[in-house]
Amino acid sequence: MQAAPATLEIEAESLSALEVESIELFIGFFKLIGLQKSVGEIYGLLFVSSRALAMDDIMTRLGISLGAASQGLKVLRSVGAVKSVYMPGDRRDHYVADLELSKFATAFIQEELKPRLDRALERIGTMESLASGMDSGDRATAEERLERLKHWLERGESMLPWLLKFLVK
Amino acid sequence: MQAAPATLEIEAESLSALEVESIELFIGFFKLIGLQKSVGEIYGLLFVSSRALAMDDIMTRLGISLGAASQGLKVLRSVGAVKSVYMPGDRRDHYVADLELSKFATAFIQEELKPRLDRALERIGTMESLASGMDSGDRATAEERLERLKHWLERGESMLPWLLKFLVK
DNA sequence: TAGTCATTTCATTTTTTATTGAAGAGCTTG
DNA sequence: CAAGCTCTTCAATAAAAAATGAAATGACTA
Repeated sequence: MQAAPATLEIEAESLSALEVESIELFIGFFKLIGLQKSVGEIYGLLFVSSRALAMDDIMTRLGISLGAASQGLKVLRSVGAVKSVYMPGDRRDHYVADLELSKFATAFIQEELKPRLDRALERIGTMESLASGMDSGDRATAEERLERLKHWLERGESMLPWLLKFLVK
Repeated sequence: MQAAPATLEIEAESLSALEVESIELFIGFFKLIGLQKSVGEIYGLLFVSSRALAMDDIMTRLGISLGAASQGLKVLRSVGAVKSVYMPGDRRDHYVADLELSKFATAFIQEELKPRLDRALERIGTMESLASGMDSGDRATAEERLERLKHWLERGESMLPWLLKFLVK
């Protein structure tokens, strides 16, 4: 008994092998930096498209909902990964992939990594005062470890500008 | 009408303010590299503990289940973030935090980032052959973009050894 | 300005991921 | 070698995250 083709497969038939590879590649990368599947799908599709696509093209080709397409494009616009281009005689927005790939890494570093390092360093300040009220054995342990953690975080933080420069160049 | 204290709060009372800060700090970092909350909790607790803790200490203090504690410790052992120490007269394993913080970053780079870059570069090979069978307009677009992506990924890959050295030193 | 079309928003549903705890395997000890 | 601990595993459950689509919004046009 052969199962009827799943919806997913039907949809996928309208995608070329190249598009499927591209979509899978970007889903993987985007997940890594904390972005969801549908965002990766959209970018993957646009990346190998030589034409600008409207939102309903994207919905149809990928088989995703209106809401997912709208929100995915919102995220991609917000990190500068897509831009909309004007198409004469068509009311709809049309999107193309921005090929400046370093933008993703940059956005991740500045919006995820940097704030988290800053927050952690703040927290260490708090922890240092908490530790100073403990009795000597525990205090010594805590202070030594906090010092170590702080040192390591500062080192990480100091690397970020270099990393950004390397990626953008 | 005052609500009765939630279980979480009861548990949390057995944690010092320092422990809470440490736990929150590490939950945040571990999430960033794709590890789950309970893993961060356990490491955070051990990080500020001057004594080695047994698994049931960990369960009790954090208010997590047997399974979560066992699995969390398994992950932490696998990345070398904790080690067990021998406690005379006690059958149970006792754990201490490994303070070599660079291990986390190293594990992330080698187990998440590097394989994903390798996989992506492989995929680009596939995509290049797929593109070569297209007609000229689309082919030119695809080839140019693939070249660009490849270049960027190779650049990223070339940075990893340097990054590792910087973090470990 | 009424009607149509494109897009956004968000309450609901679905899917995915993490947690729980009972069952059981492996040690240790009396 | 039986009874008791400690720890692991995994099927079931709970929690979190993402996707859906109907309704609201805004924008153009006839």
